[in-house]
Amino acid sequence: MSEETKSLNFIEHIIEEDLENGLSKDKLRFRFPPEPNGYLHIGHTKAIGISFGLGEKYNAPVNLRFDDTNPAKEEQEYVDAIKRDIKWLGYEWANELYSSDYFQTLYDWAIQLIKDGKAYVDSQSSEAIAEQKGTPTQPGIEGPYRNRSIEENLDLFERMKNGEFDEGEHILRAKIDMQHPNMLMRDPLMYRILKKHHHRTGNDWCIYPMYDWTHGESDYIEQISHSLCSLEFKPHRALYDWFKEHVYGYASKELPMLPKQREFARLNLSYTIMSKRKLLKLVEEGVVSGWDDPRMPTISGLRRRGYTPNSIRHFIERVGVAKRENVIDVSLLEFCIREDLNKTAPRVMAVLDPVKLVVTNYPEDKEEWLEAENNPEDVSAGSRKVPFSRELYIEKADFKEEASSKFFRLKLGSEVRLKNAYIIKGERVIKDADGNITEIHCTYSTDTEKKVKGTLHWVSIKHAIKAEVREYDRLFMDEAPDSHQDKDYMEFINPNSLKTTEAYVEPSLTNASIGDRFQFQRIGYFNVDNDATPEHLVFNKTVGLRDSWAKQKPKPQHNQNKPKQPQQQRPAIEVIKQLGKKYTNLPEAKQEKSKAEILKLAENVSYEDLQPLFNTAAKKVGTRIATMLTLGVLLKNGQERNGDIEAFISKALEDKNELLVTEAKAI
RNA sequence: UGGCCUAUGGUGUAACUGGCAACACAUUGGUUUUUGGUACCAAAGAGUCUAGGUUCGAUCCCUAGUGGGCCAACCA
Repeated sequence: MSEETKSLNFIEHIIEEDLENGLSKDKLRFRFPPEPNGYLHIGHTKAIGISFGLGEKYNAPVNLRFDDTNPAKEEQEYVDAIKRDIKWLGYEWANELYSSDYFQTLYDWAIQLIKDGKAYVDSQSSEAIAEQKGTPTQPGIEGPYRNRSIEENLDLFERMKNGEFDEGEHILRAKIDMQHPNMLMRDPLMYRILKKHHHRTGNDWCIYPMYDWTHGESDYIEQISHSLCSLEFKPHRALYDWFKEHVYGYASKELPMLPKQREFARLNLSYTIMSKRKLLKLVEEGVVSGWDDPRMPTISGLRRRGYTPNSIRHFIERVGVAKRENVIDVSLLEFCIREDLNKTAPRVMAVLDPVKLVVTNYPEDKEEWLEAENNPEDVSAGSRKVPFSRELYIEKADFKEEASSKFFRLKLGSEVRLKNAYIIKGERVIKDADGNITEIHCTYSTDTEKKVKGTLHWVSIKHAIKAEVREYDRLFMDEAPDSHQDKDYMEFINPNSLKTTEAYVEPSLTNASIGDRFQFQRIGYFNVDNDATPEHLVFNKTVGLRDSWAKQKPKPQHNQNKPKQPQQQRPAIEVIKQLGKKYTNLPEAKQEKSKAEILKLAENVSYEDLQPLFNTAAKKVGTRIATMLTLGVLLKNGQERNGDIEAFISKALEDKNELLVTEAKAI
């Protein structure tokens, strides 16, 4: 047992506490309950990671349950895709289950609820029902059918089930409290009539249970101990518990465990969106090529992009679990995939943006096959041979006729190493009529022991194979594209998120097959795309290498148009208080800055805002100074002196703190 | 008649339930290097939204305020 007690997240704390309070460890059971109405994305991975992770940690079963209660939206295709994605992530579920498996049980329990006077058939239009529900700030009112007799309810409900009514004619509602402050408790719907074909139950049913009536009861039937979901379901918990407790009365013997719902904050990733609906729009409008487009945050997209299951699982671990809204920086995801691929991806050489390099002192008909290490991080990966000849390609960006000493690459008159080969010296360039460089001439030396600053990758023109390379940039140019109330996320689409180039890669790649991952040395990690054929290789750029050289160059990229706009609009007085609190701890220069800021903010402060601060505790000098400064501005702007003000000032004048005294005197 | 959740460096998560705020990413230096990668070392960056209270002591407990989020689908 390791003494390294990793700190627990709040859910693990809850479980540990339950265990201490007598819950038997073998009663632990979790579930992941997707609705099969779309593809899984990186956001779901968090939920998957939490529940399946807990299963692994406590050696407890985790069910995969498809929440398939809305036949209008759900399809077998999605079921298959979801299973494939979860498997790919490397998780194993204990049971594959469907909410639709419980339709009969749910129906029987609903009848019991009706018999207990806890549910009734409502026959109004959905508009009328919505109307009566009230609003968050206004209580609802009871509808005319609320007190139907049990017999009538039973009869109607059975006829609903038998298909005697059309969609919308009747619904079944729980009878709770139309005045409840939580709107979900205002007689929520339990069943609606839906004459649709269900992907599993076919036409067996024409009434379908709603989420709230299904979900908790499914948890209960499966004897889930901890039902974990995202924060937006928090308000549902009261209802979850209400249903659960009633049903418990009907089945407590066979089903003794009452599940607990707990909620965590969902994952948000910068520069992307997580909503299934919005992702669907990207697919439908052709912004991307499909759900598995490598730019999509879907699991299938990430897989195609070259992400490994491991990297995604590590990412989820690092993201943590809590209850506050969060936006995770994509750089963390990128770190995770680099970390993984660095250890596992074979290195190869590929030139994406070529310029011809002629080694003038190398014989024209000569070729050599040089030894190249496959992975410096993994000696067991061995080595391969790469062909060298007189005419090569190197990257355009790796040559400049002249450059400062900070440029470690090839320039005229100085030396550089060709990876796995010789040291060369730039001699002269050949240009076309427009002044573009068409050839670089150099000479080589066989002394490879020499110390040179730079090392370049290259390919032999004669031996290189052509390949299509797809480079991706973020899909959106805004950090949080769907969080603007005034702008649609579609406005932030990056028009240059895909760049396709024709590249030259070393011949060892001839046999690369779909899904293989490589590091193109000095460039990044790439994998072979599904579109590749033996004749036509296609690579996706998974992620670039870290590039501390690129950072040195001025890069008019995304960072520029980042005016820190979401700067919170806190009231001036709040900001002043915060500045004040820290004031006395600051060095003088910062204090001046802080003071100037307070004085500026003070213009927007009213006397009513400021007055309560006169009572600030004596020991909170900083706040009193800030108050004093603000008061000064107010007085200057015509605020009349009164008893409170005078008292505050004279108390300050007697203070031990010189700063405070100074400011008080200034008034 | 509104209810509920939430607030810790740029980002995210911790702080063993009250004892000088830590870890990761990002940032900036440096060392090593046949990848301007990796690895390693170092630095900077929050005094925990505000006010009041309890306490010898508060990120943690209490009260109030402020900011942010969720809730009014016959969706899940």
